[in-house]
Amino acid sequence: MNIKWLETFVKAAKTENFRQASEELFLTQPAVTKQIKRLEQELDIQLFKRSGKAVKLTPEGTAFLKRAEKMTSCFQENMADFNEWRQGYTRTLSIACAPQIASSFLPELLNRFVSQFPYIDVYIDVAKSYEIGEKVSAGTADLGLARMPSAYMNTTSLKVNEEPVVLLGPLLEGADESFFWRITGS
Amino acid sequence: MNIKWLETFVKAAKTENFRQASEELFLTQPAVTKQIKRLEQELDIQLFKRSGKAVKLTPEGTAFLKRAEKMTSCFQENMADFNEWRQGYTRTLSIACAPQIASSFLPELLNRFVSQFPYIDVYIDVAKSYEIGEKVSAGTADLGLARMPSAYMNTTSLKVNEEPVVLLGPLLEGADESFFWRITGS
DNA sequence: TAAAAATACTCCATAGGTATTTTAT
DNA sequence: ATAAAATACCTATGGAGTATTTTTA
Repeated sequence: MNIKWLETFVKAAKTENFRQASEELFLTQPAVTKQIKRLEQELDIQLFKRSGKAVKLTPEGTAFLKRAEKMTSCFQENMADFNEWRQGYTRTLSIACAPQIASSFLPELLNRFVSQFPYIDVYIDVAKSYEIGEKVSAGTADLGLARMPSAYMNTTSLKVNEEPVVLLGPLLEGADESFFWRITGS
Repeated sequence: MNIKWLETFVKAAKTENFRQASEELFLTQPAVTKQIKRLEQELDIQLFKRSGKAVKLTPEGTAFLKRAEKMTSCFQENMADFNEWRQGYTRTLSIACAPQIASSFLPELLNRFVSQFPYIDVYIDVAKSYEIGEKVSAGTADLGLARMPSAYMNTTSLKVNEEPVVLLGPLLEGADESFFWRITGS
């Protein structure tokens, strides 16, 4: 049983005119005739009374029309509902990201994100640090990743990572953290 | 869009096993595979995640399952409802009829009836006059046609016709109704 | 005679099957 | 090695089209 048969039947039943129905359904008249026939043989019932030129709903056809309308509208509603859900679901997330972060912290973050939300497309916009806050503020980016909080009032900043900074120097015996404090003088 | 695709999808989604679904649907496994594929391409969405041997609903598939269940059950309910209506609608009417009536009054009555109710099958049971009331009383016949009211308490009698009775005699000049009254003496 | 439905036919897509291959357990 | 899904291939049917015929208002 094909949904299209039911839709064709509903249209044909309401107009009681196959040619007109065919036009409204963007089909040819023989196509409508055949769909109705198939429906009739699948239901093993006569839906229309044919008298050569004219076509008229039988009592069974009238009774079936009620149900067919319910079925088609149920189908259409659920499909529309699903498509709506789908639009909200598969969306994209755009992240404005400073170059340093894009090449250090971001890859691992992205990795975790896509494995947790595999159906969200992520777009990365590598931008200059001072543009990040601007883009988020303007809505050009959904999120930003920078090394400093945003100055824009309509944005929120949150510390998500802290990176170690290491001192590199020549090989010295006995060098430890206290040595660092001594040489930096703080 | 075919209803069967949806029914197949629902079954496959619930089992997450195409082979098992195919058995429960009295189909082969490749048939299930193809129906799902058709559905996927018509929806332009991936309903199952295939990993060689196993098959698993995607989040979209899960979301669609809810709607597909509504659609299939809506369809099945309406079809069942229609079939129920149909059984009650196309029923038979049995008439127990006395022989004289069957050959005089009945044909014209029947003619009018079938043109007004073309979807009711009428069965005629030609019976002896004294059996008519009995049959209606017993429920063997829905209606009876006889020349006299029924004596049964659980039946109702109604005069539906009156037939003229004509006097036949040799050709006489000036014979009219007054002549009838004179010769019968009443 | 005009208008609508039905029919004949052709073409390609589809639905289902069987047999086989691929893949992950 | 097994079991499940996918694929290849084949056949019959379906569905849509164009062209034509039938029918009745």
